[in-house]
Amino acid sequence: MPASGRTSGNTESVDNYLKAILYLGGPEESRVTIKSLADRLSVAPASVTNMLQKLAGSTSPLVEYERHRGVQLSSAGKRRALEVVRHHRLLETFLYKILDYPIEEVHDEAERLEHFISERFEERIAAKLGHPKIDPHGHSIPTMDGEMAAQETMLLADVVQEGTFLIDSVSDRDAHNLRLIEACGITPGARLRVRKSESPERYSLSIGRSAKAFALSREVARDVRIVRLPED
Amino acid sequence: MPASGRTSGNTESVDNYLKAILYLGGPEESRVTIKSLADRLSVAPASVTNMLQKLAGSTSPLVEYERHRGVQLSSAGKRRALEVVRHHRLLETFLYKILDYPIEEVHDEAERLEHFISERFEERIAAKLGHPKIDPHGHSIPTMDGEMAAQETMLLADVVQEGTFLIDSVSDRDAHNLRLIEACGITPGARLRVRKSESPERYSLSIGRSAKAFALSREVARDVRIVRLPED
DNA sequence: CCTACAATTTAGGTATACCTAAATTTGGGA
DNA sequence: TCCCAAATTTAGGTATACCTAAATTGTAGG
Repeated sequence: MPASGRTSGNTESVDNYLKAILYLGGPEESRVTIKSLADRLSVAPASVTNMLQKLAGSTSPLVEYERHRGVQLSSAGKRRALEVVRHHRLLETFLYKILDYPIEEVHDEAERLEHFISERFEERIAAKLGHPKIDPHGHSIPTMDGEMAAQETMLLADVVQEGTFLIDSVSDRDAHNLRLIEACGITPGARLRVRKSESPERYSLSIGRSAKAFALSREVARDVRIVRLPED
Repeated sequence: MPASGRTSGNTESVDNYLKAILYLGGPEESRVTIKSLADRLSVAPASVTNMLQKLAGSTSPLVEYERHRGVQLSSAGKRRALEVVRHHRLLETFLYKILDYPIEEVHDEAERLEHFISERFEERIAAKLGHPKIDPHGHSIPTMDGEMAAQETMLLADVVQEGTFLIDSVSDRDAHNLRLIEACGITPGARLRVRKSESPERYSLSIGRSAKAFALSREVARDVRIVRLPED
């Protein structure tokens, strides 16, 4: 009867573990340590062990787990994790485009609602938005059947040479940083020239044709992903 | 930091108790028995007692409760209950009008999401909808400051005399009944003539100018609220 | 008035998802 | 190779929100 957004047995907490394993495993889907999960989820390592034992020990387990050797998502776990990510990114796009949210507020709202929306809700907002492929931060939205486009990108913070870059995406994890980033005009799809680094902690850069230079702290520059463009 | 939809200490479960007390207390806000709450919430009476003791025993309690004498909402409890009802009805309106949900599906989705949307979400969908006063079922939407228009209505099931009525609202609690009701063209604002009752269990009626007659079971007729119109 | 039954409360138990503190295991460097 | 420190696991405890079964209360009818 309850056409809930959650698949049977998936609580909000389980969803968050799955998302964290997906993220920390990276594109190579490597094994994830208990400690890294504990850090990311702001939870004690012992709690992580407990949860993973539970998740691995059920019929059709969501994770593959061996003592002292870390975890990986099972295919069922990966499917659910990608579904939640799809919910999150569709919600962000929806809040931004349809409900005119300020960009830095979409993440927290989406983070809460992603666990509770139904398949129908997901389908309807996707349709309303014209089945978008990327969210307002530039992150790609997994398809309904769990495919997610991966792109080769680098952190702005890791740039060592001057050059021109395409802004791929910005992190939504810190609303404060995001506000700074957007205030500079750094937004996915924009072009950006990096000038000489004045110090290891600061970057000078200019957006589009405007010659304005901005300084970003290294911490903020870690929240921007870019792709190098060939020089004209 | 978490700009959650829930006020401090209000879990989903607490919200549901408050809504149930608001509903069962009726417009007179009379005391509600443990048993009626247990029935409405599909929970054991002992669980209700426990919860009410907790709710009554906190600083700035959400309910007023005395052993063996039932419960009432405190003013803080009433405020939160009305906020949740406002969320519910705005969400229903939004799902129906903006996301084109089938009418019988809006209730379950709204019931889940009402606990989790933020003030901002509430405000944005209200604005998008032009600050509606009633939801798609004909129920009035409480204002931001907790006022709710009450109307004198009766159940279609309680009609004993033939006559013409204005359809005030339909219950959203049973999706199956709602489907039947909407299929007959019974929708808030429509006019309806009740013909003679053929049996205690059935009603013949016609909608608008069309002379079509429908039979509704008593159970379904209990889900329709009407107002008697003066005869022409 | 007093008893029977319905309503309510108490007592004790379950599952989830956290926690801390105290073992234990593991792997890398001297 | 051995040993230490970091990572992990075990053990035991918290809070929420349910449950059942058994005791108690209260009231309405005879």
